[in-house]
Amino acid sequence: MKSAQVFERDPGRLVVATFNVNSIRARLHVLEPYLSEHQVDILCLQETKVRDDDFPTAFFEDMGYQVRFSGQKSYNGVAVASRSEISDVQVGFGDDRDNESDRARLLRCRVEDIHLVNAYVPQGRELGHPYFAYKIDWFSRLERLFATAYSSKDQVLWCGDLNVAPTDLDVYEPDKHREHVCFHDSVREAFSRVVQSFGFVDLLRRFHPDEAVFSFYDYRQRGAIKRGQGWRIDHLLATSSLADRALDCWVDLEPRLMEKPSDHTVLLGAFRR
DNA sequence: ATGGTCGACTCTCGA
Repeated sequence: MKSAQVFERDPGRLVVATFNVNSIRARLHVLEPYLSEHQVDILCLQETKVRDDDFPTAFFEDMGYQVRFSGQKSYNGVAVASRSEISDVQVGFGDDRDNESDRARLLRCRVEDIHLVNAYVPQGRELGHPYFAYKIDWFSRLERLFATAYSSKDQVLWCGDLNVAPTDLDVYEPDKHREHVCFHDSVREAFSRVVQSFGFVDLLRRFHPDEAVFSFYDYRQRGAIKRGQGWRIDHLLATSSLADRALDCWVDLEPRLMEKPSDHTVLLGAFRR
């Protein structure tokens, strides 16, 4: 027998994970054992870096998941894999400005009673760069999307690589990163406006209010993990009615997940079903 | 130290 079910899956528990994979095809050998050994009911992926025609659909189906994806050649790309049915899939913002990048960075769908918004927010490159303006604008577009397409009373889960460390606790040596595109005041404010406008609860902080918990360690930086030189830029944000069902939220630092060239690890949230 | 190293894809871009 294959080691497909070496753990006890709790049907009363819904586990959602988000993972920036930096190429899905290069990370299947890591996901295969991970999904075999952990309860992950819904998996949100970013940076799949693959065109839809080449997406490894069969891998997820063989693992017992439905999967929906939206990618482009070389860059970006998002996907949602789920053990229960995925419906109402929408790609991009659905506004009149969607381009190829937007469609490969935002995938929304419904799974059970949860409205999932899986996002790979533009990194921004550097302050003053057009990509940075695009990033700031992305948060405005998200704010409008939540206001128009959802109700804050719904069970909405906004997750993904949001490329922002919200507070000083969310990056090592914060004073060294005030001008960083993932930490500058303007980005934190843009993010915070979305969070506050829709009443999102930061799930990691709900369970670990004062702890430095990082989801990203730059693999170009030698010894970043052992020196604790990380960032918390991957997030699970839930509306209050969904947050009320949350049982736990944690980052999995299993070394296998963190092996180069993976620089993000998996962030998970568990909810009552 | 202003570096470092990957992945996808043509060699440079983006992170």
